[in-house]
Amino acid sequence: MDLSARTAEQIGEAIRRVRKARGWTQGDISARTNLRVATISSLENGDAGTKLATLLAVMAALGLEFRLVERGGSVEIEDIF
Amino acid sequence: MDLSARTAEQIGEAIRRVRKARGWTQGDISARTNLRVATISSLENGDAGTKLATLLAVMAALGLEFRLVERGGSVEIEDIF
DNA sequence: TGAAATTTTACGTTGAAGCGTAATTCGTTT
DNA sequence: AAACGAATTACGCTTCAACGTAAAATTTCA
Repeated sequence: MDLSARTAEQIGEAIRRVRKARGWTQGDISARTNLRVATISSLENGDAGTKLATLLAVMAALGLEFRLVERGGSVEIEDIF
Repeated sequence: MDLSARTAEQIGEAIRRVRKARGWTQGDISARTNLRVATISSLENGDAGTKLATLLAVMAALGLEFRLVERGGSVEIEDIF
C-alpha cells in the first residue's frame, strides 16, 4: 500500500483507502470531525480547493500524519537513525 | 531534519526549512508557482485555511511530495523493501 | 433483485483565500 | 546607522469551500 502523493487526487485516494481499511464510512469521519459528508466526499475525489484544515482534520481522525519527502526519493538509510 | 507534520504550523515550518535549504526566497517560489509572496508567507506561517492546491504547488516547486504515514510511527523496517 | 446504506450532487448562504497593489516591518550587510 | 532585500500586513475585489438541508445516484447485502 503506497501512500505517497503529490496531487490532490492521490491524496484523496490514499485517504479513502485508509478509511476503508479502518472499516469506516464517510459518515464516521463526519461524526469525528464535524465536517459534512459532502466535504469528505469532495476531498476523497481529489478537489484541490479543499482547505488544509479539512485535510488535517480527516487525517487526524484516521490517525495519519504527513511526511514531506524528496520527490521520487524512497526511504533513505539515514532516515532510520 | 524531521519533516513529519500533523498541523498547518508544522507543515509551514517544514516548507520554510526546505526553501531555505534550497537557498530560495519566497519571491523565488512565487515566480515558480504564480502565487503571491503574501500567499507563500501565509502558508509558511501555518494558516490552516490555505488551499490544498496552494500547498501542492509550493511543494512541487520545492521538489517535495507527501507520504501519509501512521501517527507516531517511525520508519518501519518493512517500508524499506 | 429490492431495500437499506453509502456516496455524490444540488442550491442558497456565509466566510475567507488569493488576487492586484502597495505600504510597513524585519533582517542582513557594509 | 544607513540602506537594501526579504517578509509581513493591509485594503478592496472576486471566487469558491464548507455550511444546512435535501434529493439523486451508487453500492452493498439480505
